[in-house]
Amino acid sequence: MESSRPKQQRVTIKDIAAAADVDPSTVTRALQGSDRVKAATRQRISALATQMGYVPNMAARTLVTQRSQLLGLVVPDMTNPFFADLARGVEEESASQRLRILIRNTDGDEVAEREAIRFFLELKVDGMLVPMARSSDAFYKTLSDEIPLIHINRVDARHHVSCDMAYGTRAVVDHLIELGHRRIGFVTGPASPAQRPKRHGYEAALRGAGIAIDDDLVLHFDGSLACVEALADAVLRVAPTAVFAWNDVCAMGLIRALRDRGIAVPADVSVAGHDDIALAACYDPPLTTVHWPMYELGQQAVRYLFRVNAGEANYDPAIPPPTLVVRGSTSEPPR
Amino acid sequence: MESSRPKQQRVTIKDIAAAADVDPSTVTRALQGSDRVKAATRQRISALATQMGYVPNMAARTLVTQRSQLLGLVVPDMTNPFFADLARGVEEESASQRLRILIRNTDGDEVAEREAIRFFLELKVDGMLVPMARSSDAFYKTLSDEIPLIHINRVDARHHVSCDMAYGTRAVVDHLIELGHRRIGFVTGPASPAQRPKRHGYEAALRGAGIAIDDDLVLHFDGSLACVEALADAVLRVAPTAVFAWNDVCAMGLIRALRDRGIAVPADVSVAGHDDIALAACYDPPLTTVHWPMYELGQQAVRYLFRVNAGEANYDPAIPPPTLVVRGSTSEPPR
DNA sequence: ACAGGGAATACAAACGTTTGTATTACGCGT
DNA sequence: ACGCGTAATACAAACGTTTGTATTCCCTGT
Repeated sequence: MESSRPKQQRVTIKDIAAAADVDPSTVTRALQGSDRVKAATRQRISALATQMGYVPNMAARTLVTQRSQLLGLVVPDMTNPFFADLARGVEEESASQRLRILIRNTDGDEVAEREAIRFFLELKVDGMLVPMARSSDAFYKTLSDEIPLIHINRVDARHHVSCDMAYGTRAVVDHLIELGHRRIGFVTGPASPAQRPKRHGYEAALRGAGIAIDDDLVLHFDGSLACVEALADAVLRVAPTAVFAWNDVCAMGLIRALRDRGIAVPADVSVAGHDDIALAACYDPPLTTVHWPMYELGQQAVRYLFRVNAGEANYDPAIPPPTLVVRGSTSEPPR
Repeated sequence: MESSRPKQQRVTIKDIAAAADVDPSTVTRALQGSDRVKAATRQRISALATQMGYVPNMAARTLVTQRSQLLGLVVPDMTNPFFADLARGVEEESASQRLRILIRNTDGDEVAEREAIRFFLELKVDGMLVPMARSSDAFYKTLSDEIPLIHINRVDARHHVSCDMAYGTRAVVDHLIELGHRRIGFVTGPASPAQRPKRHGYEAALRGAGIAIDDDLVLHFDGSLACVEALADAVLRVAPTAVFAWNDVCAMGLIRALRDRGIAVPADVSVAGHDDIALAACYDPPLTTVHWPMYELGQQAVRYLFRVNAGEANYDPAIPPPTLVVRGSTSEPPR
């Protein structure tokens, strides 16, 4: 009668040492390829290790080396492909340094963000990457005394890697203005310090074209698709000829909700998105949006982290600016 | 001149012990609320702990307790909201057990899947959840001797939680048949043991309606959106009146690619998806798809894991079947 | 034959917790 | 005053690695 409970005891370095009739320290050195152990012994030991199914115990290693070989990445929204690109950049860049990354989702919640960070702290990660952080400056200020922490797109932080958000936003709004729009709605996302530059870009574009800023045209999106109904109603009420949505998902939802209300996009209202997720090109109409260099941001953030860990005080990575992608969801305003 | 390098040394239990003038063991017990330490001392110590900013060292704890309080979740595709639902179910169910979950992405790659599992093994997770596993039975057989491992939707595995995939697939194809379709295409995804039941459901539905199975109608999707162009060409060539796509993202891409080729959905060809992601309802046309009880699957998988850990041999969780969601992307065939 | 010098390996301490056992201190009954 | 019981705390070992230092062994040159 076999128990369904797996056995607890795993093979340790000591077991290998016993089997090879050497000291545990020799086993470690052999396994890490140190030339302090004879080539023959090294081979014998690694053969034994794989044969016995040895799996190193990270807990023990972390405890003694004081390094976990782990990198923590705090992601606001896992489902957003936007962050998947970031993660890929991070992953590929850190793979070369034999680092493994840990991803934690916050769903845009500040409490979850802090919990994620505490979790990483307990796990003794070697560094953390926090894109679009929600929490206060003060919180992060004390934190970065304790652990290398790189912000992504949070320009006021001590260490950060950012691309020029305002630039991307401005490019979209300029594009809309160029098409002839004057009443341009702006949909903000969940409150976060990261959204400020976005709004600045919007306002700068309007100012640049001599258009007065009308607070009624600033709408809100809470991050959930259910919210698009209210958003569509708001658009009906305020009647802009174009809307710059918080992100692509928001834009798609909004377009659908508008269509349900008999408003065609872009014929009646132009809608632009943000992020350029893969599906944006597949939508009907294909979304005009802003493409962000997320992969590069992830990559550079990891490089920055290494610089900080190496004791370099400053590192100013070159990040390409976001680019405007014009597709079918924007056109000249109806007259 | 301040160094930008954070200090390494963190406050440990010993520091607190020194500050409180007690033994380290008393500190641990105080912190875990043991009544072996006087209430007054307990308070004094926890006050000191928060004041000194104590963060427990998981590595040390894991080492001695032999439990990491970690749960590993291996996800084939992070960007698929389908798995986000799963993760949420897992997360909420395990939160009650003071367990934290670790999510690792494989991008549907078998090598990445094994690497993810090895990573979890090194981290000494208390259990693993593997939805739609790619790797061989043999691999998992040996693995489940070493660690509690629950499969999700892999019915041949030792421990698994699954919902009836064939049922969902069959429901869609039955729906198409009912609409009058006879030439129904089927798009398979990346090779995986998990896709077998899906195909069975497709074939069962055809057989049930007395329609011959035509292998030409079975198309392939490799998981990337770039692939939809080839897919659309294949559809043009084979000329089915309806297509059951691998998942919603695939369906959306296919619909767009068909539209580019002058084929209207559903007027010329009906397209059904799979997964019912949030955007499916926002697409134009809104997608007919299959909704899976992913949240429940996640929940039940965690419960199952606890049963296994408690030594129970068998647990047969009740999972609601997938449900057909009829929207606008399917209609009667053109005549 | 013997010192000297590497090469190869063994020894031992340490990392920060947890936990079983031992010790101390104190109040109580007699 | 003395032992006893118990509440509170201290002691010490252990978890699996890593790493600086010590030891052994063998080879070489004289």
